[in-house]
Amino acid sequence: MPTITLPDGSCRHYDSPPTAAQVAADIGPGLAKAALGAKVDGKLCDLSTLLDRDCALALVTAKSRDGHVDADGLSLIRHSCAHVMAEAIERLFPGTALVYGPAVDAGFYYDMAFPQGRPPSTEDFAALEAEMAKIIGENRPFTRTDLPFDAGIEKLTREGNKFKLDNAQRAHEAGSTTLSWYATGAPGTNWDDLCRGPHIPSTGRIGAFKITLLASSYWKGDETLDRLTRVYGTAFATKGELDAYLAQVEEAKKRDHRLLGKQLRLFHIDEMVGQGLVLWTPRGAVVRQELQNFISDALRVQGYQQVFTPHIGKLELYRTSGHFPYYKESQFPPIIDHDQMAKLAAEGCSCGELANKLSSGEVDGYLLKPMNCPHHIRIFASEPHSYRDMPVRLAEFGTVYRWEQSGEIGGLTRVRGFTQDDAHLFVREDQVAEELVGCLSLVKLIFGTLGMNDYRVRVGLRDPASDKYVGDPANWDKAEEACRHAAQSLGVPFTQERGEAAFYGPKIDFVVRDVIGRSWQLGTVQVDYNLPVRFDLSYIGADNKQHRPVMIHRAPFGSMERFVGVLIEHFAGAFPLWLAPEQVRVLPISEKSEAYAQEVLTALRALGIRATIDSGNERVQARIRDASEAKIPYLAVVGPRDADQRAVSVRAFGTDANLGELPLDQFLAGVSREYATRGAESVKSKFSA
RNA sequence: GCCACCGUAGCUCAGUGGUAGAGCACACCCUUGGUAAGGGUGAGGUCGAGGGUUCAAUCCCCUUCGGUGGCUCCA
Repeated sequence: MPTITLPDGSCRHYDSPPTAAQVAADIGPGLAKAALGAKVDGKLCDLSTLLDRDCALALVTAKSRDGHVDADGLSLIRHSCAHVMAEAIERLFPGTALVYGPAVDAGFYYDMAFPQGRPPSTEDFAALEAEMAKIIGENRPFTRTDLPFDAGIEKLTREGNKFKLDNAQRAHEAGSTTLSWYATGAPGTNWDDLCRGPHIPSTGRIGAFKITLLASSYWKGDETLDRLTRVYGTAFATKGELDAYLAQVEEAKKRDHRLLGKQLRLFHIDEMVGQGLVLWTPRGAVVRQELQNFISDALRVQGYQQVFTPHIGKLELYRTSGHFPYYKESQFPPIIDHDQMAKLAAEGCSCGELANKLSSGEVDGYLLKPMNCPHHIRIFASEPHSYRDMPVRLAEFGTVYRWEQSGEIGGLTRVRGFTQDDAHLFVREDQVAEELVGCLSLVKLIFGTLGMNDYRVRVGLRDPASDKYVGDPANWDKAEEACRHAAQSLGVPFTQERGEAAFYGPKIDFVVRDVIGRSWQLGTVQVDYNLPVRFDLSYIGADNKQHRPVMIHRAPFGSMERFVGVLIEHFAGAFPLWLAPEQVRVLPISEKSEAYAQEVLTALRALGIRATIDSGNERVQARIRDASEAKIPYLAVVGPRDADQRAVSVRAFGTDANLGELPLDQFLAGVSREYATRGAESVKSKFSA
């Protein structure tokens, strides 16, 4: 006699166990029609699930009651669509071995192997989609069959798919005693797939879908195992939602920093210079410089000291820090001096021998620095420190080089040479908590000023199972606790992730997404009890004894390259005045106003405004269009009328028409003020008054 | 690093086994125009690089460099 409790708190009593679908039908025909699945005591399952005991039931539809897309409903549709796609592919590509096909954030994918023939190509998408449309048109029910484990294994062995067999074994190890299949249609007759489910009631409930891209993957994500073909697709409850999604993807592509970087001439990556090595062109350099000035101002307030260090250092430095042994393969190879090179050549030393000699320390060389900390540590160690001087905060826009895998490099977000807005704080143990908070406040200042609210905070902890971490576990525990505590004090939600720590200490990362949905770590704050030990750092305490400082590594932007890349996308290339490479463009109506326009230009430049003049041959409309495409914040249009009144006609980026005329003095003061306040006060406000 | 796709003018892209085209940008001329493209003329390419097949390769094949997407990695 199950009692079913619904989300509104009401209860329904049944004499015999109903299915979730029956309960839906009892509530109303509309719900029965709309239901895609059910949540029983919070667990997502099929609509056909028998409710044989008291439970809480929520019916899942494509749209939740507030009219928004329901994440569970969407995920059911997508996972089901993955099955439909797999069936279509198996039909058109016999011999396909299916592996794993889940729903993901933006849709779904199916991993598969093609041991006997060619895998599908993008040219097959249309045919596959047509096949899928057929299956959906037939509106076949998703039917679940459970087999005892042994019988299931027998079926899989017959089918000869080692991947599915492995999936089944792992399900068994995870505790399931049965294996389930979902057929699209009648079991035994129609196509089926080993699958845990759940699924939507029938294929016809997939409102709209599209195969989006072809990629590859590794079995179980392990590069030593089989290489699989991954077909991505997406699905929605309605065609309208699919179209809106596709339009949004197209729109997002226009914000891509690689595209905008080219269009707006912000940076250049030259194959002759090297993969992943960024050339900052004059316009991009302005953006970077403004950001550096911004953070430098904040650092002075917080008592940081600026230092400069070279781009290379001796290998021994990095042996001591641990960078060279632990991360050898992700650094540029060492540099050897002439004398050593000549000596090794005379000895007939092979490359393999050289690598060994470099590792062992028998031969020393130089390394392009992978991190700034060892240099800063040597600055700290270069003089004695009293507990009264602590904390010592050394800051540098330090450029580092890392050998990123070639397939990962792209744009500004993943590069081989980048500049961190780095600093290292040497603090007393009792100062750790307060200094961490200070570091986090810098990150908050940056994100706040730039209006970047869409970030997540991740506390990266060590993975106890891994051997890549150095140092005393007790210190790790202390450091991890300090990070958790600091993250809590930030007052925003954060996640704790094992295995995300740096090799020398735990960290707090700020992660944002780019326009194609990839996540990037920007700002980072890391606690480190280890490097002070490795470098035997000390300060003199009040007790006149030597004490070990704790280090905090922090880079609120992360890297200037990656940050600017993300920032370009954040603003869609339309930087606020203080960051804009070109802040004001003066636009004389005709040659008659040229003299006055020059006067305006001179006045702007005298105030330190990055202003230009466009006295080109084109008509005003064309030149306004050019300025608009260059995303210049303000356009000062001047004609005879303005000259007479010593005014300018102001047009702001993003507004459809001109704001109107403003006396030149007011415009100059307004632009100056907007620049100085980094946008807190704007020229536009002069018009609304 | 792995898999797939791509590489033609500064940019965006057509195109062909018989050594190339458009639009924008650029230069010059005409136009002096009040808020998102005025008109004309011209210049600009070893068709990413190297090798092979062929009477002939930008096109077909191989190698290599670079780009894009995904996987793996990311101190």
